[in-house]
Amino acid sequence: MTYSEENYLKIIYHLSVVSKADISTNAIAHEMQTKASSVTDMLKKLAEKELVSYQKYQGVSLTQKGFFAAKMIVRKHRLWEVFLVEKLNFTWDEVHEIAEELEHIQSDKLINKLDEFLDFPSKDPHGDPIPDRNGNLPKVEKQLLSELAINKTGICVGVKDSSTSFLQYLDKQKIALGTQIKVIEKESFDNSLTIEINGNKLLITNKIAGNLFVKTI
Amino acid sequence: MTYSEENYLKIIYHLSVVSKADISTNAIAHEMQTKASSVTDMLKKLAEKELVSYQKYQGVSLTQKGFFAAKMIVRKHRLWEVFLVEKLNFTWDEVHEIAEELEHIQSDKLINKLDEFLDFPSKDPHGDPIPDRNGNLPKVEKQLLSELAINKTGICVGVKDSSTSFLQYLDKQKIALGTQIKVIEKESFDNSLTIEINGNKLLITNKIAGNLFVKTI
DNA sequence: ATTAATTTTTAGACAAAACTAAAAATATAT
DNA sequence: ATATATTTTTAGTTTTGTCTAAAAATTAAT
Ligand SMILES: [Mn+2]
Ligand SMILES: [Mn+2]
Ligand SMILES: [Mn+2]
Ligand SMILES: [Mn+2]
Repeated sequence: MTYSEENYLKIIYHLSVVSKADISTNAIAHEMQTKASSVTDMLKKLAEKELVSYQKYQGVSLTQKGFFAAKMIVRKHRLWEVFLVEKLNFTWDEVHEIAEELEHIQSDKLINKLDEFLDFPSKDPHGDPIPDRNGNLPKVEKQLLSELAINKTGICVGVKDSSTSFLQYLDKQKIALGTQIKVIEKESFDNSLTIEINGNKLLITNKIAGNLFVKTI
Repeated sequence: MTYSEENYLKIIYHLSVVSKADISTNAIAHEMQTKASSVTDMLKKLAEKELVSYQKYQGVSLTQKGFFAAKMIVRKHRLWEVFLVEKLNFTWDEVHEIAEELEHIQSDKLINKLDEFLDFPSKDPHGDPIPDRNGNLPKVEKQLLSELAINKTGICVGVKDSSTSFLQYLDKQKIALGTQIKVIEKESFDNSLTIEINGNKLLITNKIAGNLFVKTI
């Protein structure tokens, strides 16, 4: 598989995790930051290789084969992210771009030895689950902070958006994986929340709360 | 720079280390396992980018810029090889292929952090010197075992050929970096040698001796 | 000094992956 | 139900890196 095919496959996978229905050409084009016509070309190729099932105008879904291949790419991406943070002391906002390259390194032996070297981690630095060598994903129970009721407390377990800017915002506000967050107040006009972290109150927008995953305790 | 450009540059570098004179199109084609016409195309592109100086029919040499770029690729290749052997417990015959891919990962920060993580190694698992971040190469003093005089003893410090088959031959004969080798006899008819390792005598061909680097003590 | 052999370059073609512009299909709105 | 808007596909280019076949330059041999 080429780098490009792998990138498409991974994006179709990520879109599938959320959407349930078949994935549209435009949705893929948007994620790939490319043109719809380029996507159509690639979908034909992936269908030819039986990695996706595709019918003109009807969108695509991953085949069993494509689903497994996609999970192996995600596995590589997330294991490399763990390596970069745990062993090389990168911060969580620096690793995504580098992992985008490293995820394409071929050797299965390499990734399995890396997994062992890292002590078989179950989550990456952003709280996302790491598929094991057979493609099994640990089930992570979580909900968006924006959906947490008033007076409930959650532990931060992941981020939906892992862009540098969002992660750096969280750093600035001293929010990290494991941080306890209590919802104090919700402003119905703009859906902003007042939360409490380590005894300090903080106002956050709905956009922020909609990108933070928490687990209730 | 593309992967392909980097591969060409690295090969021109390796050929330059041995040959002194300008590098021929055919020599590059042979190393790249490609056609001379493809090499010509690429040389034009590298010349355009001022990475090599090239004149039709006269071969190429690296510019200062190309020389530095090549050394950075070699640096990455060798550091990744050290990582694979030291941290992931690969054997020295397994790492070259994987490093061929890893050497193209872009981030400077990554490679410098990797260097630090590995404790700034000066040699890779095959005894080859690792350029530092400024491109300085530790000078390794060494000679071929085939050039060692009778009754002299040398310590194995490197291999000229780092193919899997040669490295596995050395494993089988219990020859590793650091092994002491004494030349007992040279057969003038076929240039084969009788050597002594850990008290055991061993007959090796001239081809073997011509691919093993030793340092006299 | 010619001729022959070898090396290198050019010319033209091809596959992969992208693009633009236009056509076709589907979805939405009146 | 028809018109409009949106999405998706096709058709035709472009760029990168490769190839084959043929021409040109260089080197070696008589
Ligand atoms: Mn990532
Ligand atoms: Mn991640
Ligand atoms: Mn190597
Ligand atoms: Mn090496």
